[in-house]
Amino acid sequence: MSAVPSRRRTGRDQLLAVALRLFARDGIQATSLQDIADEAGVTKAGLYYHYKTKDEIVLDVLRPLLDALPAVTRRAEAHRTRTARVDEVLGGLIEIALYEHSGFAVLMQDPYLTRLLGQQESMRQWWDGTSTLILGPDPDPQTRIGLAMFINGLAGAGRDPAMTPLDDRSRRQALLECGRRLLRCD
Amino acid sequence: MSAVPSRRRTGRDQLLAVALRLFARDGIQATSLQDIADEAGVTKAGLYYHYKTKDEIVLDVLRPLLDALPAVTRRAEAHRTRTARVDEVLGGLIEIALYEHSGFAVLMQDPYLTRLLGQQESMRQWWDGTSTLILGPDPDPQTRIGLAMFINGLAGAGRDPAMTPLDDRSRRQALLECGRRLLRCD
DNA sequence: GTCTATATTAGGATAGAC
DNA sequence: GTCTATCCTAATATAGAC
Repeated sequence: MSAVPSRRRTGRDQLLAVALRLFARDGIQATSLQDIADEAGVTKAGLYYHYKTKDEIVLDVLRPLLDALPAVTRRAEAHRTRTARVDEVLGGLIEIALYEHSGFAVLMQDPYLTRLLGQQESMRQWWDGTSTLILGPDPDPQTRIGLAMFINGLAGAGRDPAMTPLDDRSRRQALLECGRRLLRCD
Repeated sequence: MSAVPSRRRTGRDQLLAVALRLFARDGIQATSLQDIADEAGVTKAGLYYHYKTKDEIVLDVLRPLLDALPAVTRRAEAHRTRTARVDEVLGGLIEIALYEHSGFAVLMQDPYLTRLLGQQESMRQWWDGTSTLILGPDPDPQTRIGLAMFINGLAGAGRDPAMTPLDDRSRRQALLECGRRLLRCD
């Protein structure tokens, strides 16, 4: 294991943080390499030392998210009861939506990314598997739609003004309650 | 009242239909005037006879939506009981999400539009008023977040595969049920 | 690892013919 | 009302110096 001295925000790490902020604020397509370079205090050419293309930056920015989602599902698969699996998935998704909410919103909603990932179908497959895991093989439409509303609403609800007065624990609790109501697990 | 002979898809109407489809599929920013012109079978310059700028096209595409949302709120204001107002708002939003779901998704989620409208704050004001109308002046956080999840989830749920097997009436019913659960009106 | 300078392409927008 | 031709700008990307 190599040493990680002082965890300085340098090189790629800093670029990724800047890029994510701009992607979340303006959308990926509207964020130019110039914008990222300016904000990071380097030149456009400087970016190309680290990344060959813009898409490479985009995918690297969202790498933590793209890894975290399947991890949630794997943890849920370990449970034996449906209730436990549902709680694991809802809790895991909420955790991600709250703590990486910029990335989660980009991942769920940005049209640029939808196209980029759509080519590899990985997201859709993950979601199919996860849905089946918590809904069962032949779910009733109402519950399926409730789940769709939850996952789609999570990104938006996570950054809603209604969240501001709440502390972390209350936020998790409120979102979990939404999920349970939609899935009729209350 | 002028005659509307044969309702031909011509001129602006056809351009708007094409533009909306591309905006919904690829995002506004990723849709160039060239793309719209190609798909509509005209040249880029042809677009400029009808519209001076791209933003003008964008706003005209979404005009029906931007008019429909305040109309829902006005109808809801006419009711005296909270329950009736909630049903009017939920029903109205669902109607829009189902029958203009491309436009609704663009309106709710496209970063380009968020910026364009953000400058005039009109959407935020409409939503503030509508929230207050159905939640009351001092709502509890859980219900506020439930409403946020509903409005944000509606766009995504409206085009989810889970909708496919259902007819129109069942779709409306399922989405209404989601809203009622989130707002605890069941 | 970051810079200056530049190639190349695409996008928004305009002028003026038909 | 639509076309051809063109302008200008900005965006992705590369070459090569420091």
